[in-house]
Amino acid sequence: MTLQTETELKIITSAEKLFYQRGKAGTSMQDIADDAGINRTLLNYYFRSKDLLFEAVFRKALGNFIPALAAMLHSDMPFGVYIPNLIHTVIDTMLENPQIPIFVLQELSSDPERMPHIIREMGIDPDVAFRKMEAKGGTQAMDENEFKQLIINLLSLCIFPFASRPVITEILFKGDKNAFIAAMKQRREILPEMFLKLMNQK
Amino acid sequence: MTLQTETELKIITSAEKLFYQRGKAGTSMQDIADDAGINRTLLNYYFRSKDLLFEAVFRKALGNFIPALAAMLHSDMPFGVYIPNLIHTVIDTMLENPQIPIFVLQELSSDPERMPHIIREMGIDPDVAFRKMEAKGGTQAMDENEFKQLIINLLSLCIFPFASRPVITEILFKGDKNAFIAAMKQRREILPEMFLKLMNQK
DNA sequence: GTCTATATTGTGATAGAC
DNA sequence: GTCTATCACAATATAGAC
Repeated sequence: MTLQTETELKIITSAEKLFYQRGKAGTSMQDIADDAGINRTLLNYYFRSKDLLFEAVFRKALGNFIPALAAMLHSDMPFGVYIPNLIHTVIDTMLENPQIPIFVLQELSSDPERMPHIIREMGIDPDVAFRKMEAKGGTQAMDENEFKQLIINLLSLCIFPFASRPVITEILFKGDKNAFIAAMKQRREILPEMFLKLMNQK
Repeated sequence: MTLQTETELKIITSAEKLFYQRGKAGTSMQDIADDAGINRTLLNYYFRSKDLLFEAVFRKALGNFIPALAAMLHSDMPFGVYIPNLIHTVIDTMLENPQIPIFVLQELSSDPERMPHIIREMGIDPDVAFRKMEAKGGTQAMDENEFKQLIINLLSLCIFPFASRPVITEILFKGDKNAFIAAMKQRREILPEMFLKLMNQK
């Protein structure tokens, strides 16, 4: 990233806030300018087009959890260590920006062709990941299907609560947002052990 | 629902397809008319406004999984029976319409104020749910927090794989959509037992 | 770098002919 | 019920003054 002027920063901040909440199509350049308290044409001056501004926000959002995912898949650390670490990392990230999962998933759903490019750019290699897993033989021998279901379980348990935050907060916590956050912090501590048990029981 | 003419049905079908994929803001009335192969003004004739058309689609989508959720929370059946049943129901619903979770969650994120109304209309009562749970004492005694984390786990494990379908398909299955579906069908059979073990291990 | 003015296209919605 | 014509307005984007 290059150095950013103050105005540029204000734009990105407002753009993130609004794109995260309402998506690309649901946010106008005027909305962003108003939120940032600047003239609308400045957005074009700094980012040339809405597409490019969105791209900047989208990539920054991806950067928040694709690296963690890649790290998990390619890691050399033993299970018992890196899975708890990963869970903590992911949940901490989500606590800071709970809106990212829905945002990213919705935008990918609108434009599914992007996914292959993204994977390639982010440098994730599922084959490498599986070989690491085999090499370590974390628990008992584990076949490819089991491994994949396990990854799916891990991501689901960490990310979905945040993606479904509005529903969970309302149904389970009667709309109390702080109760939701408290539950997620508790979850951060409970999940690692729970997940390891899940792996070992087979 | 009242009787629907053929045109009305074509509209709803196209509207669902496009709203599910691109969201409300990302879909224009023209898009829907084109997809349905009819004149744009007919949408206004049948549904009066975009808001009302969207509302029809949104409520139908909600109707697909809120009842299952309510059934789980209020059920009198013993755990060992209704949890596997619920998992099968939810996953079967998701297999038919994998786009619904992101769609609903994104639209709720754009307009968070809707959630309380929806809960009320759908007649879900978390207190009743918890009392049922206590009464059955499914396994060991379980406090309120544990119960809530359990519900979160259940929903996460069933729904998130579909919400993150584009990512999962690409990373774990190299873009092979059939492999993804096969994995979800396998998941349908594996999850109940896995989940019950998870509950009992405490 | 920041503003005003303007060009161009798209959007939701309705009136009125058939 | 379906079409054409038309409305008012919002959107992105750029040219050009300061």
